[in-house]
Amino acid sequence: MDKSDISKTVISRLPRYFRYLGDLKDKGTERISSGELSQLMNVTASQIRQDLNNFGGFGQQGYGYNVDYLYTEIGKILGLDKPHNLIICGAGSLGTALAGNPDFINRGFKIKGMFDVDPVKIGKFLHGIEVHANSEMDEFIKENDIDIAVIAVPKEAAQSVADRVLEYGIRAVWNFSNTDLDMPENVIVENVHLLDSLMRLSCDAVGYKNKSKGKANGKG
Amino acid sequence: MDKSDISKTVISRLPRYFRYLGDLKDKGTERISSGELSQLMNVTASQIRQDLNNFGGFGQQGYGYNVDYLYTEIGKILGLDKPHNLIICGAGSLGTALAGNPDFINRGFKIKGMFDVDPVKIGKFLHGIEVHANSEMDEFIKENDIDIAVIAVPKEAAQSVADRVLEYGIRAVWNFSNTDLDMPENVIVENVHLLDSLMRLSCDAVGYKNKSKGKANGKG
DNA sequence: TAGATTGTTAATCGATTAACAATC
DNA sequence: TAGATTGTTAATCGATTAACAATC
Repeated sequence: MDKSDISKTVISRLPRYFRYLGDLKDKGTERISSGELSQLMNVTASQIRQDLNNFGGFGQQGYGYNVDYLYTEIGKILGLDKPHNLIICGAGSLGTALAGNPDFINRGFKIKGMFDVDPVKIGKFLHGIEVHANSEMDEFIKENDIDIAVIAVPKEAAQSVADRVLEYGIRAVWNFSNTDLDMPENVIVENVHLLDSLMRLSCDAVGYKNKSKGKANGKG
Repeated sequence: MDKSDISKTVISRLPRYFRYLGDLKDKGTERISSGELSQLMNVTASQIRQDLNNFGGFGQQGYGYNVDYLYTEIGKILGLDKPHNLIICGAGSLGTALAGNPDFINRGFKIKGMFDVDPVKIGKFLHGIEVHANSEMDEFIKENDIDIAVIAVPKEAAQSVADRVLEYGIRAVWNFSNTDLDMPENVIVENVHLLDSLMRLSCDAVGYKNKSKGKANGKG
C-alpha cells in the first residue's frame, strides 16, 4: 500500500488549516505568510511551513502563500475535489442530526440515504432523506456509489452494522457509536466518541487536584 | 494554577481505558495485567503502565490490576465521581440529539436545560428537557448549579454564546460549532469539530496518491 | 538590489518503547 | 520460595521548534 508516509499528526491538522484559509478567502485576503497565519491560529510558523512542505512547496519566498491556491490544494489533499456519497446507519436522533447538518453538503458530502431496523421509521423522510430497510442496503450502496458509511446505531449493534457495510464494499467508516470497531487494515475508521470527549472535558475541568505529586512507591 | 503536569496526550487516552475497563467489569473480569489489556486495546503494555503511573500505583506486582478498583480510580480522575450539570445552547437537531443521548446521563452528566433564540422552540420539551429563552440563562445556570455548557449553535453565533455562558460563570465548554472559540486560559474548551473529522476520514480514504514522494525543490 | 519569507536542515523537546530491578 | 508483573529508569523514536541558506 502506498497509504503514504505523512504522519497522522500532520493530517489531523489539515482540516483546521483549511477552515482558517476558507475564512481568509471569504474575507478577501489574497496572500498570507506563515507568520501571520501562525498568529491567527496560535501555532508556530515553523509548524505551518513544515506541515505544508510535506505535500510540496505551496508558497513563494518573499511573498508567502496565496490564500486561494493554498485553500484549493489543501482541499484536494483532503479529498474535497471529488464529491462523496454517504449513508447513515441508524435513524435515531444523532443520525438524524447528522443528516440535517448543512456543513457536510456544502463541502461535497452528500447524504444519500439512511438505514434503520425500526419498521416505523422505514419509508419516512428525515431532513429530506429517506430511511430504508437494512435489506436494501447492499443494492443501495452500489446504485448510489456510496463511499462513506456513518455508524450511528447503539453500541451493541455497531460492530455488526460495520461488518455489513464492509461486506457491501464500503472502505471508509465514520463511527459515532461508543465502542471501537474491529475492522481490517484496509478500512479507514474515523471515530467520534462523544462520551470520551465529554469525559476529557470533565477531566480537565476537575483538574485532578487530588494528585499527590510525590513518588508513589513510598513503601516501608 | 496547579492545572497539573500530566500531558494532554495521556489524559486523552483515559476515557478509552475507562471504556475497556467498564466492559471488563461488566463481563465480571476481576483482574487484568497490562499485557492482557494491551492486547485487547491494541497498545503497548509499556504505555499502559506509564500512563497509569502518572496518577500513582494502581497495580500490584505479580498480580496486575484489579479491574473494579482501576475503573473507579480512573473514573475519579475523569471527574465522574461527582455529578455534572449541563445546559445545551442551541435546540437544533444536533443539540436535541445530544439532549437525548442516554450515555451521558448514565455517566452522571445531567442535561438540565436547553436554550434557543427561536420563540417557536422556547417552552417546548425535547427528550424531556425544556427549551428556555436566553434571557433566563444567567439565573438558570446559578439555580441549577450548571458547570458545563454545550455550544450547539450555528458557527456565526458560537462566539457570542460562549462569551455569554462565560460571563455567567461557566468554566467548561463543549463546543460543537464549526469554529474555534476565543476563550481565556482558565476556561476549558473541548472541541468536537464534526466537519474536520469527516475531512480527516475523506483524506485518509483518498490516500493522497497524488503525492510525488521525491524532493520538492528540483529546481534548475 | 534589498527585504521578505519560504523550504529545509539541525537542535530540542516530548512521547513511546524497551528493559529490568523491585516486589507481590 | 519461584513466577509473574508491576513501577520506573534508560533508550529510541517522532514531532516540534529554531535557524538559516535559498530565492522570489
